[in-house]
Order: sequence, then structure tokens, then C-alpha cells
Amino acid sequence: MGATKSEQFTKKHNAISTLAKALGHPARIAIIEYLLSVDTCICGDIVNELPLAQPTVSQHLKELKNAGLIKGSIEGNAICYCIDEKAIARLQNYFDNISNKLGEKKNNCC
Amino acid sequence: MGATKSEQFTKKHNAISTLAKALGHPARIAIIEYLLSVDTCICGDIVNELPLAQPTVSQHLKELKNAGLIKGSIEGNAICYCIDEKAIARLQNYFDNISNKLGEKKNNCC
DNA sequence: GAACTATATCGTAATATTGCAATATAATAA
DNA sequence: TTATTATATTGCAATATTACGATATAGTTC
Repeated sequence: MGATKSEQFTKKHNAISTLAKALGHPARIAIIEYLLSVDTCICGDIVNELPLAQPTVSQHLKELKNAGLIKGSIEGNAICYCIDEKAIARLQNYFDNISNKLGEKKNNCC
Repeated sequence: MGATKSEQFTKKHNAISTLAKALGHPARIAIIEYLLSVDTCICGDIVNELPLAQPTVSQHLKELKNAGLIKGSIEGNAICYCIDEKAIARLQNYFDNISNKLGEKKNNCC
């Protein structure tokens, strides 16, 4: 016991929870916000932006990448990490949808 | 070591990551979707909807509640759980914002 | 009151995540 | 080639999460 029973849930539920999970750490939100704030994509100084050691940052970047939230391309010596708009669009869509459905509901609730 | 260094990050980053983290499990997404699908709020049969034991479901509900994503009100013997629209609105807003900012950017990226 | 129903909490085992020092890899610069 | 720089991987300790049986709590019904 202890392992998440992901197989028991639908692909759709797993897909959304994977995206959400990747954003479920302040360091990873900070990374997303940093990528959003820099205009050109001279990333790599993300490490300097965060109060964490380089291996830890690398690990967080890997998780964001695995979840499909960011993508990285090699830029000579450094690596250029960017937000993947598709993942953001998927999340935006998801919450828009929930919001709409909540709006349609009669408020005979809690 | 091993504990998340949440204190090192801004309140805003922690606030969003807390919401995202709460949605970072397929069971909790399934709960949200179930709450969304039932019209009147005769909850309590969430346990029957999920492939998990009652204590586990109760724990997931607690986490959603702690994060502010759902609220519950006692309805006689049972409990009526509902989505908290404010939390959804916050998330919707957050991703809308990111999406907009990404749109404004010149695509000199990855 | 006792029995029943719905939910929460406790305790604990299995697993996952977080963080970092040390080290590896790979490109660039000297 | 030998630094130097940028990033990734390994290994491991600390902590957190997930899951559930057993049990507690609290309301309902009889």
C-alpha cells in the first residue's frame, strides 16, 4: 500500500492531475513565473532565481518537462527552457469549463 | 532534508501551488468531476464512485477542503460537499493570465 | 436507551517527493 | 588539450503522501 492507484482512474483524470501535480510545488510555480517574466528566452539563470541548489532546480525542471509544461532546447552551452503553451491552454480550458458548468447550476448547494 | 522549503517562496506562489497540489491526484480530480456532475448536492456516495476505501476518500476530501477547493455542510446524517467557486475562479484567472501573457510575447522562443 | 448509518480519525506500512553533495556530461574558451 | 561553464545524474537522507483496517464520533431511527 501507499502507491497511488492511478490505473484505477480514467486517462482524462490522470492527465489533468499530472499537470496539476507538476504545478503543486512553489518552486515550480516560481519557475513558470520566471519563464513568463523574461522576454527573450535566455534561461539558465533559473538557478540564481530560486533559493535551491542547482541539482534541485534541475530536478524541478525535469518534472515540469515530463509533465509537458515546459520544453527545453539546447542553445550552445546553455539550455533554453520555455513554457509549453499547449499545456497552459489545456489547463485554461479545464477551469473555464468547470467555471461554466458551475455557472449553469442552480445554487441549491452548500 | 527533504521537506519542501515553502517559506522560501512568495505567498502567491505558495497559494497557487497549494491549489494545484490539491488537484494533483486523479482521485481528487474524480471527486471534483463528480461534484460537478451531480445536480443536487446529495453527496456522500462519493465513496461508491471511487475505487478507494472510505478512509482514503475521506482523506482526499479533507485535502480538497483544506486547500479551499470544496466546502462541506452537514445535512442531517450525511455531509454535503460542494465545489468552492472562488477557488476555481482563482485558478481560471491564473491560467487566463498566463495564457494572455504568452500571447503578448514575441515567439522568439524554443 | 440500542442499533444503524455516514463520516472522521488513528495507526501504520508502502511508496513518492524534496533536497543536496558529489560526480558526470557536454559544449565553449583558452 | 586543458580549463571553464552549464546542466544532468547518482545516491542518499529527511519528509510527505497514499492507502486502508480498526476504531471513534455523531446523527437517525427504532
